Order: sequence, then C-alpha cells, then structure tokens
Amino acid sequence: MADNGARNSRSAERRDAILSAAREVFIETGFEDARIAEIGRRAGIAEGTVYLYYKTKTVLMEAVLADFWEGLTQGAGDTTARHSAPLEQLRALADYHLTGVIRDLPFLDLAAKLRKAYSIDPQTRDRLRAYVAVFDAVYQAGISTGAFRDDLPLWIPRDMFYGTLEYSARTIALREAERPTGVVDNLIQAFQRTYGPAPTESLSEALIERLERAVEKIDPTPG
Amino acid sequence: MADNGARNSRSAERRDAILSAAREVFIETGFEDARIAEIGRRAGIAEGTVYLYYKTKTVLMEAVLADFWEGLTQGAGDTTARHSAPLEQLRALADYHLTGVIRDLPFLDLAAKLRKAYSIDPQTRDRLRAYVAVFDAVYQAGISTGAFRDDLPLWIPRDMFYGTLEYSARTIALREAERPTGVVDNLIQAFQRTYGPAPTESLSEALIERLERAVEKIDPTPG
DNA sequence: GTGTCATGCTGAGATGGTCTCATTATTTTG
DNA sequence: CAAAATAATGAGACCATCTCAGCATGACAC
Repeated sequence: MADNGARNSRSAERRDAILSAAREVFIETGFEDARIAEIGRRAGIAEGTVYLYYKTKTVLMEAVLADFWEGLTQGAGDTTARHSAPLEQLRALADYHLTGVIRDLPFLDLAAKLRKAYSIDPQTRDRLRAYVAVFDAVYQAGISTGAFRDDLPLWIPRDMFYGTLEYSARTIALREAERPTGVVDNLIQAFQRTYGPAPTESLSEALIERLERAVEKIDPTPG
Repeated sequence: MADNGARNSRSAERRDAILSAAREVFIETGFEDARIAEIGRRAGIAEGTVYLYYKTKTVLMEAVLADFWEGLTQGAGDTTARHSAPLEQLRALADYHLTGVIRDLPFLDLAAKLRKAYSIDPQTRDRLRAYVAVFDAVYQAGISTGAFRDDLPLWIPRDMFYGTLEYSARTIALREAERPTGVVDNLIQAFQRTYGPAPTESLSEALIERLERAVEKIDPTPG
C-alpha cells in the first residue's frame, strides 16, 4: 500500500513536531508548569491530538528524555573513540560529560522529577546503563592493558567518576560560575593514583635510610 | 501575657502535627500524589486549616525538608566529633552520610522535585551549605595538621566526597542490594592517595634495584 | 463526481486536584 | 456572660489533565 507509507511518514512528522514542541516547553517551564495545550499550540495541533500520540504528560516527558540520553550516549562513544590511551579516554569522557551535564542540567532535573521514590522504570534504567557502558568499556580496556587495577568491582570507580562529575556540575551551576579548570584534571589524577596499577611495594622510611647508609659505604658516588 | 504562651504552644503543636503527617504522606506517595486532604485527615484537622499554617503545598514540603536537613547536619557533627584523626573523621562522616542517604533517598528525590531548573531557593542553599560545612571543617583541620594538601580549592575534594557517596547510594538503592562493603574504604583510600600530603619522591625501580644489590653485598641478612 | 468507509482530529466537558473565603466555632477579655 | 478577637471549617472557585462523541479528510469503487 503506497498510502500506508505516506500515512506513516505524516504520522511520524506529527510525533516529531510534538516531541520538539514538548522539549521546548518542558525546558522553559519545567514539568509541572508545562501545559499540554501550549505544546499542542506550538506543534500546530489541538490539545486532544497530543494525547493520541502520547498517552499522558509523563509518557511524553519520558520520550523527550529518551531522545536526550540517546544523543548523549552517541556523543560519549564518539569522544572516547578519538583517543587511545585509557587515561586520555577517561579525561575526554570526563570533559564531555561535565560539559554536557552543565549544559543540560535542567533536563537532568526533569529526569529526577519523574523518578519515583523507590524505583526507576526499566526503560530509563536501560538508557542509563547504555550511557555508563561507555565508561565501563574504557575501564575494562584499561584493565586489560594493565593501566587500571582489576581487584575492585567495576562500579566503584564508575560511581566515583560519574558521582564526582555530576556533583561538580551542580556546584558549578548553582554558583553560576564559569566552568573552573581543575575539576577534570583532579579527577583524572585521583583515578591514576587510586585505580592505577598497584604501586611497587612502597619502602618504609626506615628501610630507605638503611639502604642509603649501606650504599654510601660501598659506593659514595651519587646515583 | 500568660495565655499568649499557651496559644503559641497550641499553635506550635498543630504545626508539628501537620508537619509529621505531611512527612508521612510525602514519603508514602511522593510530592505529586500527596493529597492535602489526607495530610489534614492524619493531623486531625480540616483541609482548609492546613493552609492556615502552610500557605501552599510546596511551602509545606520545604518545611518537611528543612527538618530533615537539620537532623542530618546535627548527626554529622556528632559523628565526626567522636574521632580525632582527620582520615578517621572523614571515614566516619562518609559512613554516616552513606547510611543516611540510602535510608532517606526518597527524601532526596523529593528535594530534587522541588528544585527549579535553573535555581535553588536561598534557604535550601543555606541548609545544604550548613551540611557540607561539616566536611569542610574536618578537611580544614586536616590541612592545618598536614594530613591534607592545601594547594586545591576546598570544593574539589568536597565534590568528590559527596558526589561519590551520593551516586553510590543511588546505585545501591536501584540495585536493591544490601549495602556492599568497600564503598567507604575505597573512597578514603582515594582521598588519602589524592589529597594526602605529597608523597616522598618515589624511587625509580632501577634505583631500588641498585640499592638492593648493594645492600646484599655488605649485609646479606634480610631487613 | 459521488457515496462509502476508515482513519485522524477536534475541543467541550468530565474528573479531580489546590487553594479561597464566607461562615461557624472557640477562646479571650472587660 | 456578653462582646470582641481569633481559629477552624468545608463548600465551591478555579484550573489542570485526560476522554470521547462527533466532525473532517482522504482513499477507493463505480
């Protein structure tokens, strides 16, 4: 049926029009104050029509967020692909994440608004998983090249990574400050020192002294 | 006026009754689904009366949250006061924070729901400040005893501290897992390695080898 | 071109919540 | 104990989401 295709594409266009109108309105006003009537108006359709495409306001919001996560995940993958050393990949990912989160903090707050107190809907959970999988891949690769420790569950460094960045993003946004330097550098440094390969057994100061005295005796020229 | 006191205390009792009914209902149902009528019912008063004490539902929620933050801050101060070594204070604080946040995650989600996209109300900001000030005090004390580096802005370690813990709390809650061990230990280790005093210049492996060979010659008994 | 059918769209109104305020009850005061 | 001041009530104003009976549009047969 030729018309079927046409019909479908018309229908898809409408869906998109609603989605981008919704995106605008949600960002401008937040979830509560967003009016379906206004979204319909901007999409050029009646209020009731919005409900033909998205059952409820919450479902519409979820669709908007799904779009957002998808884009973010895509970008994160592209970013890490431009580097090869694990620490540099992490640095790039951290930079990308911080930038994106600061830019789209309103979105994340909207996401938080949908979260039920005790649970998260499975779709959102999957999207979040897909996003953090970018970090996981980098870290795993780093383990296999010996750049990172392998004696910890993966989620421990992951939580430190995303937790620090998200909290910093919020701090920065609340201060309404320019993005300060040092956040990413410091995080990478912390990573290197904490999750880098186990340091060669560190020498006690006493031992070092004993060694130095002994060496002095048999070979007084400095190393 | 003797009666004035009585009136005030009666009034204060009502306020408290509303507040604790509200606390219950908000936790059970979340912000949106909480019904003022239900809060009134549990406080033993009419719906309209709730509005005499709290102008709007949002204001009521803010009052509930203020209570929560106050208790958390109090507990954090008490907890750190039971230790003296900076790292042990941080460990205790981390443990307290993680426990509290996991227990009261629904509250934090409610708090997130009130947050406007671009701003935070000054009162909430002050309460948050008061809470993180507990960390700040420990860290500052640690700097003055030489336990921590002083070449970084305070908010960098602070964001890593709270960011990691909050993200971990969420991860743990979403997995519906028992609280795993290692989160706090790992954070403290990362802190020590990243923010502890600059390590004594580390010895190169070559140098260590040379020292060991030399010692072997003059003193074959192991250290 | 026109009748028939399927499908899409509409917006008035049902529903259900927050919040108001005229009225009623209670407490304080002289 | 009457009068004045204060507190509490709950019916209903108001305004949002969401529904659904009816209207518009376009494909197809003839």
